[in-house]
Amino acid sequence: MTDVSTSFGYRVLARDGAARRGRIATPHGPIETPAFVAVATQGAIKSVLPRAVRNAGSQVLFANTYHLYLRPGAEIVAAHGGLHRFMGWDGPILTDSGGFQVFSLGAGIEHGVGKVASIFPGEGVAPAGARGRSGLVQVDEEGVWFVSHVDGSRHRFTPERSIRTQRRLGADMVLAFDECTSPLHDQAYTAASAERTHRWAERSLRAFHDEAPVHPYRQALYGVVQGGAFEAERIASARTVGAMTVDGRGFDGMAIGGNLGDTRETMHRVLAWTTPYLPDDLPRHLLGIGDVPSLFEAAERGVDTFDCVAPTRNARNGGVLARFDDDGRPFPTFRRNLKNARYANDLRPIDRSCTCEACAGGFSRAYLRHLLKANEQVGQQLATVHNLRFMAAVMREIRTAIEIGRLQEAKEAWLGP
RNA sequence: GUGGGUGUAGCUCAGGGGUUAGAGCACCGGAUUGUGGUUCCGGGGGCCGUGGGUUCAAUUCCCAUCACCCACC
Repeated sequence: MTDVSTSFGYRVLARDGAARRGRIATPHGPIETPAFVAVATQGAIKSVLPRAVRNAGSQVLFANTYHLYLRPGAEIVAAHGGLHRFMGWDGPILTDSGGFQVFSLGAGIEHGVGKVASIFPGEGVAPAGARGRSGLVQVDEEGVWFVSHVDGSRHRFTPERSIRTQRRLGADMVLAFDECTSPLHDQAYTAASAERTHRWAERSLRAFHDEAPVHPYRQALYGVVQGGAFEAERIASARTVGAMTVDGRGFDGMAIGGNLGDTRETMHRVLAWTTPYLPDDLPRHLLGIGDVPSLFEAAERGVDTFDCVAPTRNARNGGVLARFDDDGRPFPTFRRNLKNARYANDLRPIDRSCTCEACAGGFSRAYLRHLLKANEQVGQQLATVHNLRFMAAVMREIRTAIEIGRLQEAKEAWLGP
């Protein structure tokens, strides 16, 4: 499906307020936006074959540089001709830069640790209270040191190394290397960190253009906006990364990352601060968000793609997505827990109107509950396929709503006034 | 038959002469957003095998008994 002639590009097809109905052209086919990006961290949607992922309506996948770099190593992926062939997915792929793992492995959120004093400009180590798990990550101006969760070995990531690795992995869209701050970082640290992320963005951009492509198709590079839940920092970051060029060349897309606040409302505010300052002609990706209300909220503010582990991870733990309960009343959380005892004798499908393999295939809630309780992989597979189909259906509805200028109505129909 | 060991939550086991006996898992429910095949938070649940004895007080110490396990004849 690789189309060498297709250059990366983004086009707005319709608008509804700030919302965009667009199309991203990639060497591995188009992405109709707004779109949900399913997460395949280690080069696989856990428990589901690529064909089933495709059948569930997924257009594009998200893989992790950190994980694939550690195992099996970028060279092995490159030897296959890149991630697409390696994992048997011929559609578009986006890779994370590895920056987030710095956050989640070493400088992650540990709630209840207490107040964090700003140590900036002291370089080196994240604030003590903000260190997660075992504090195995050190950040400095050049990059980060981290310890492998696989075998304990020590590794160095820099913008240049991240880009080189992502060149080898060969995703259609790759991310600049960034530092992701947590809610425990105060404004001073967050601001200084964002500025460093900007310097890393510039180095990522330079490395991306300096380094010869490993695979015979054009990859796209997204810059990452940081700034935590602080308005001034978000605006500054959006402006800086959006306008950034090296030798006249800028980013192909914008990603919004980092700490988006403690609540959904805060996140929506952060988006409202950010998207107006992003270049209109570039696609915007929102990192790590995928709950149903946020899909509408983000689309409404001009976000084009989102990735989130929740639909697939929750599926494996029994949380299947649904809009209405059996009495036709909306689920506030858009989710039912199939492991609940109430489904033990429930012979109905998850959702009568759903066309996914689990629902249309005649599999009952009781059967799925049994499989999930017994840890059978088929249960995880069916639940995952259902959730992917659900996400695809919501996104299709959002796209259609934007096309006809009725996103607000669609949003209210889903979320209430 | 003899000797030894073990009986505590659904399971595997801690514990200990003195208010309402614990853990892990399981079960029930809830959270969990750039996935370390998750993680976290709550909840229900016990004649501490049975009978007797010692003691102010026994699930705890003693005796008997039953069940199971191991070894030996």
